[in-house]
Amino acid sequence: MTQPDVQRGRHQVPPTLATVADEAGVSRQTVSNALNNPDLLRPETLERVQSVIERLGYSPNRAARQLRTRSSHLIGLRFEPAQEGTSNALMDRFLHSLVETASRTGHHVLLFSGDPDNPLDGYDDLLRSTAVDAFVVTDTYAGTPQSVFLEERGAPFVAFGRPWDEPDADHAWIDVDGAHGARIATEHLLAEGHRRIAWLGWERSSRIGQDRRSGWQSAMHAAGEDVRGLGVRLTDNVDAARMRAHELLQDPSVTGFVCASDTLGIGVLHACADRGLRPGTDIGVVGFDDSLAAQVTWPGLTSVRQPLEQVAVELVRILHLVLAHKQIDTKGQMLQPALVVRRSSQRSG
Amino acid sequence: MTQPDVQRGRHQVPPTLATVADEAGVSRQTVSNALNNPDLLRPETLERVQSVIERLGYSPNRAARQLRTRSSHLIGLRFEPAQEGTSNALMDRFLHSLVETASRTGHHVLLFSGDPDNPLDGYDDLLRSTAVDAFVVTDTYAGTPQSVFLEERGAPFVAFGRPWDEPDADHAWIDVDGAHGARIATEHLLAEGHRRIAWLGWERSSRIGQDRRSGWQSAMHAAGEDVRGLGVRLTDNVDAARMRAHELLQDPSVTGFVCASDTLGIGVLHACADRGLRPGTDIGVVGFDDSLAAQVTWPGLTSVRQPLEQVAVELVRILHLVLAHKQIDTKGQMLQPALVVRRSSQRSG
DNA sequence: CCCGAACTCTGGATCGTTCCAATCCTAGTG
DNA sequence: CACTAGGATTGGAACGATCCAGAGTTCGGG
Repeated sequence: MTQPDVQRGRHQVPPTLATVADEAGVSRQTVSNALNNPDLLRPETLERVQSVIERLGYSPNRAARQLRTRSSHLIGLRFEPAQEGTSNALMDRFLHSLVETASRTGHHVLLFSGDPDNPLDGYDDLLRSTAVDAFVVTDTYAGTPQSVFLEERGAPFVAFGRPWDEPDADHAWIDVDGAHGARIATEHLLAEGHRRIAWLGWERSSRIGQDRRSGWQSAMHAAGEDVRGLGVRLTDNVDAARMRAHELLQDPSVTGFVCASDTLGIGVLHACADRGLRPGTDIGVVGFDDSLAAQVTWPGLTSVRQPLEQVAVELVRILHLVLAHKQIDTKGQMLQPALVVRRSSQRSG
Repeated sequence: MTQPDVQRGRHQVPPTLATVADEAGVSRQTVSNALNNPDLLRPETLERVQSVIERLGYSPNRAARQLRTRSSHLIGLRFEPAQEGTSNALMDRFLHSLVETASRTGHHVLLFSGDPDNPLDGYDDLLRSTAVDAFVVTDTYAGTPQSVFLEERGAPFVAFGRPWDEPDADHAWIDVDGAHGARIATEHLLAEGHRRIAWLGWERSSRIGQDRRSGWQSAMHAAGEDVRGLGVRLTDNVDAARMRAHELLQDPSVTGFVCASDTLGIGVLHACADRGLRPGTDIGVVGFDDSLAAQVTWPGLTSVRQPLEQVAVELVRILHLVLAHKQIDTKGQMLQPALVVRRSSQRSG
């Protein structure tokens, strides 16, 4: 590994294809082939060209390549602000996996922002200026106007999140099975001996919230438990959860809580502390998303963890199929979350 | 606001400058001027061209523009994985501010990744392929090989983080005054009546950790307090912090803790809980970075919050100066963090 | 009425790459 | 030995924008 023989200093001109061609005594096209179709060259020629490329430290100019091939190798992602006080660890972990995975095939992630009141803002511009090859659409929590828009425009994209309201949507998507997550959480508490297990979730308008809630409900039904009065809807806020947990805990038969978020789960832990109840031993609590907060809160909050790394890998895989106009094996794909068990739900701590 | 008159459907060809020129009955150059130097056109012509642009839904092809002007309007950022269990909320908040700020001047953020063992990985490639206009370098916690490398290459960049080990570095940087943060945290606890205030920080090799520690130290000295035996170095881990807090709390005169991170602060809260000490009332605790965990942990962890929005704004401002080869007003710029007071440090709760 | 300056607008060249069609070379065949 | 098939290589054109130099138009002043 020797350093490329580039000139040090300000404003150096990077070598071009023509430079390399001259230096190697071949035509521009041959250099291009050395990079894109190496098997077209005679082995000796290939090696000669490659050594010049190495020596000059040549990388093809992305703009020129993009102009000619109409492919930027960029994946657009609209980056929404994580609300303060909600678990943003999710996006962080997902984003890194995406960047990492995409880079393995020479793609980069382009972040853009848009007017929070207009979920379509930003997409159109990038599309018309052919700045990105494709989009990853992530914030499908409240309907999916972006997906509808992009589908209509014929733009390549994959959604992280199922098309809740458009059962006949025709685009590719990946999602995590929130109902399954809540189900295994509930089953875990049942296995720990809890019977009357409450649900703390979001308002009815949240599709993700409804999905998760259904998992709790089905697990309870399967166990022959009545859920009446046990399912509660509130905003994603520690103190709200704490209050509601207090109300529920007035009934001493209630000993388990499955929550739609870690924030809510932590609220329940606070209520336990207020009442001198020991989490794990007296009361079982499970949160959702496995945020930093779940990991550091005393005594450790059991939580449902989304397989974001896997989501990223699948997204990129599907994206390549879409870009190659290949048949997609399955329009939608559901991945399963896993339970990370901590002391808030273990009787035998 | 009417919808642009574009054809709906798959694989539509976006209009080009030439299309617009034909349609408006002017030359390509005139259309180009309408976009980039509108004041060169006669008002009527300008309006005519603009209406055609509007009607066709034209946006200049980024690749072509980038090729000609040698400017991609992309800012490169190497996106490091947040270690699991450490406060990654920081990056999330910062990144969003950066994307938002950059977009105001038509710039986008390009994320890339690289071999974790090689801090330079990824930069060179983007530089040689002229894929980005400039870089934002963020992870300057352990020396700044990237800055040295980029400076040597004459690449435009701004660092978030001061050049710890190179006092004569010549690049622009923005940083947050960690010493000041620790100082106001310590002063706050002193004002609450605490005298013997401990420091929980990282190992000596962490420059950021050392900087923050110095703020604690100077505030203590200014108050005439002896810090011997009160400054502790450990890894960024809840349980480690809890153990060390227990050791320190064996001395009943120790009633305050300033920590280099929220994770450590939460460890101290756990130790308090173990000993039946009431945070705020009996023991004052302050963390660092104002993560989600600080916000939701009982009883609310006072924390030092970095002005990341402001950091982003300044970074982008300086970046524009650098790109325009303008004189930079100040090589480095230090921003002040603020204390977010919660119940873990308030006696009058 | 002519001239030049200022204002508008135009057409060709160019950025660095890949596409395309043609040419050169080599070896195998009749 | 001519002829051809196929592999290896080449030069010109094109992608869609901006740069540059020059041409056409308008207008005021001598």
